[in-house]
Amino acid sequence: MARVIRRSKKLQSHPMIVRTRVAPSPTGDPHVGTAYMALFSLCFAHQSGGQFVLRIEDTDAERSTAESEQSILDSLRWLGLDWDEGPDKPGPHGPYRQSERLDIYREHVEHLVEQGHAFHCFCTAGRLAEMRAEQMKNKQTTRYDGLCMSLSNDEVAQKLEAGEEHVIRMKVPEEGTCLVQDRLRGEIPIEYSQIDMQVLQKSDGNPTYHLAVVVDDYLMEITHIIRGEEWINSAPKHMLLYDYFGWDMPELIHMPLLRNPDKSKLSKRKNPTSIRFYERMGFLPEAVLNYLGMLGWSMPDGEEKFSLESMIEHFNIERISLGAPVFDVDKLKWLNGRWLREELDDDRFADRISEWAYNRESLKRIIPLIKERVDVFSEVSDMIAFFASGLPALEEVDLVAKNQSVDDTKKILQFALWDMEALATWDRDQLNTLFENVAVDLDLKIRDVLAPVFVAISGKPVSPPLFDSMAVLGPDMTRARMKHAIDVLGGVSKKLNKKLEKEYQSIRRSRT
RNA sequence: GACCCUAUCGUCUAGUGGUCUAGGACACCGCCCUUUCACGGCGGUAACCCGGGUUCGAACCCCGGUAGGGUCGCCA
Repeated sequence: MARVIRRSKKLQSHPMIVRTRVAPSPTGDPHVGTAYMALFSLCFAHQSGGQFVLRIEDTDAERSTAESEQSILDSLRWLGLDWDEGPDKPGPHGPYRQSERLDIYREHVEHLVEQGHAFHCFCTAGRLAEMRAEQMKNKQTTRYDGLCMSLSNDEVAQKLEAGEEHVIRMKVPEEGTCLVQDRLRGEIPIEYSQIDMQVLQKSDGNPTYHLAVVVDDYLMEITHIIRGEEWINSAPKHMLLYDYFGWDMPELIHMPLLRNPDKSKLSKRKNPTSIRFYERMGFLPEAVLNYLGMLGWSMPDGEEKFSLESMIEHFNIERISLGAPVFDVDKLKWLNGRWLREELDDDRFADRISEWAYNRESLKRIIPLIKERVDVFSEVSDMIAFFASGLPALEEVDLVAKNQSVDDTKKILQFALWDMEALATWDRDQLNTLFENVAVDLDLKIRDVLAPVFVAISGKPVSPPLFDSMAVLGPDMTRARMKHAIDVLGGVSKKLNKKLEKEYQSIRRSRT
């Protein structure tokens, strides 16, 4: 073990080539925030001839999926953010998927335990919850109290022998101040008393993010960590680990966080966050990337329209502004319009719109749904328009049936939407089952459940077969339209959301 | 609540002590172009969070307040 660490340390002493990374967790839709970090990481590395690495952080075995990983890869590539090394692009520092590096983490954790920098902890979740509640009550920082640190070696050996469930935690100094160096913010002092004895290895033997990120960034020779502001508070943990291992700390660059129009951290409840949604809406990848580039950063000459290539050329990290920007879809639309008008002649426009949706392949998915409803071709356009549209123009009266209230309708749509978010396979049969379940859950006839959904999806009370249509539209656009319909009905307030969520959870529990 | 970050038009931003009666862009409003709409052109409304310092001089530096955000998980 010690040998592994020493050898790696030598590698670092070579002349410095800038290496940055983006490290998404494959637990959901590809997020624009991931693309944002990837963009800045790529620009910074490539400007100086360095390398940009993609690493998959799938240490959460519960939530990580192969589909999500693929979707993230596809979306970043769609945007034109390609990487020099990654799970599908072997390099000298692979593998680039953390689930394939578990032995490495185990060795490193073991090393920390041997050196006395980490310890086994046998505390139960219940005890920890109690402890936190108590600390909360006393207005203290919630933090592990160090109980298991006092266990003797024999006691630990005995418990391990007995197969007791345990985690491994890092030790943190009792007092003192950690000075976090941030390239954009300067020195940030954080008291060690504020820092928790972070779990490094979970009871399933997998490392936590904090351990894996440090080990991997080091072994992959990452020189600059560009990440969101949300990580500032955990920087001391990482610095401590670098210190325990005897490694040099990479430079930290914390970017501002993208925000919803209400200024909270960008979230799918309030704003479309999936890159695929923007793709499905017909935004050009160049424009989306350009837009992300103008959030928190500007060209030296003030030009707002610029390509990735040009951004790399003119990139200057000092030009990043620290106020967290609001993701403004209106401005993105305007920018996309400029790209469309200024960069695409008629030929290229035709090419791009065919690539997007107007092609034989998409048409062939739709034809089976409309053929028997059509007598002459001239009827086709109206019938299929909604497949290529964005969000339909809706009114409350269109959505709410006579025998139902606005809140009932909201509930139907919201429950279905939550089910959709949890849906593993997106096809007509699964969707069919989904709505049957919603009808049972809410004690309604399926036709009553479906009525507002027809309108939400197609903009009209009638449409080609609903579930097939949803299958063609895909999860991103379907969910966006459901969400849009809910918003047209006045949206779900925080309070209502809480109430509905409670009801939904209890129904879900009884369902399984 | 504790800790951390941030603070220029509604929004994205320029501005790094004097050239700022604060510039550009989106959105909004008006006018022009136009059979309509859009595009385009022209014009308009609109901001340095507050209070103290430092300085001959502060949007820019320092301190305090306020506000917003983030973090406090065997998620990342």
